[in-house]
Amino acid sequence: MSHLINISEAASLALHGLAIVAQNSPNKVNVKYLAEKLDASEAHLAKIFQRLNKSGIIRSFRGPKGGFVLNKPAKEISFLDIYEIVESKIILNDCPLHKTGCPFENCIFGNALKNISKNLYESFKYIKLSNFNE
Amino acid sequence: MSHLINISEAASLALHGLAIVAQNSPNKVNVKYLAEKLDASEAHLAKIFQRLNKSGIIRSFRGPKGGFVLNKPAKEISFLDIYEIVESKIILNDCPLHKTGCPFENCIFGNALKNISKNLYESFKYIKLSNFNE
DNA sequence: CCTATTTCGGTATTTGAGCACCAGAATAAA
DNA sequence: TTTATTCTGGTGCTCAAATACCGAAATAGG
Repeated sequence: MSHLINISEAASLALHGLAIVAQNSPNKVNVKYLAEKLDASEAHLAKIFQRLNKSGIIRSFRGPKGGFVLNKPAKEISFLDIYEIVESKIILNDCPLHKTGCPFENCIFGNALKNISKNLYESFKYIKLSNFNE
Repeated sequence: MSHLINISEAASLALHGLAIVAQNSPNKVNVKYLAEKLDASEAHLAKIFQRLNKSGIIRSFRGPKGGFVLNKPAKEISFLDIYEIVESKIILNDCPLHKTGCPFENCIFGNALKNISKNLYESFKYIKLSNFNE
């Protein structure tokens, strides 16, 4: 039982959480609220938002009435940006045996995987936080 | 550090291993030979080929001069077939929060993920064992 | 038969991601 | 200045997937 595309729950929570932050702009949104809305663990969300904060995509405020706000317009934040922050670095797929040494001169994968994952990469660029309306 | 597309080393070894089997047809190919060619663990390859055998895609022969042969033409074996055997079942990606409950009526993902992974699925169908030439 | 070879299949181990916990630091409000 | 609230960041746990191990079963060849 496997998904074709690698999207961790963390990446998904980051995206949805940020969508909520965008929605509530310019008010701050705190982890507790996000956890309720997303039916997720506070601890886990807190960790994810720490990373997002460090990346500069959001700003954080401690203390009572604290929380998070976007640090740039929602139109300028893509799923690719978020994905890259949460999953550290994106690698376009190639023949998975290339490191250990694919035995074939003309690998059966050809450029198929590279092309496909390049498409995927471009698609992720087009999903923006501002796509969301409710 | 994350790959966009989920391809385990097992799936990759299965594909490359089968390509070697196809190449040597109609002779049998054993695990030891495959392990050398692919610079991989015998134990791991053995397990993978057990699964492939059970699925009917190959036939196995025990004992001296034993090994594996394809059980159908290379043209009729796609990467999708192999992937599904090794990874058990493919799930097309959708909003990863749909199970626990995406909070948005119009999910930010829309049908994007579903469409993208459907494309991926179709692409995997077109990579056949017979694509390989050397 | 007997032996060497090879797959079979159950089980054990490893590893890494996902997730949780908790004490500490910052800050708003009274 | 005190208290309650909220993020911070280090560490520790958990669990499933990936991988390894090993004795058993099959069989080809002599």
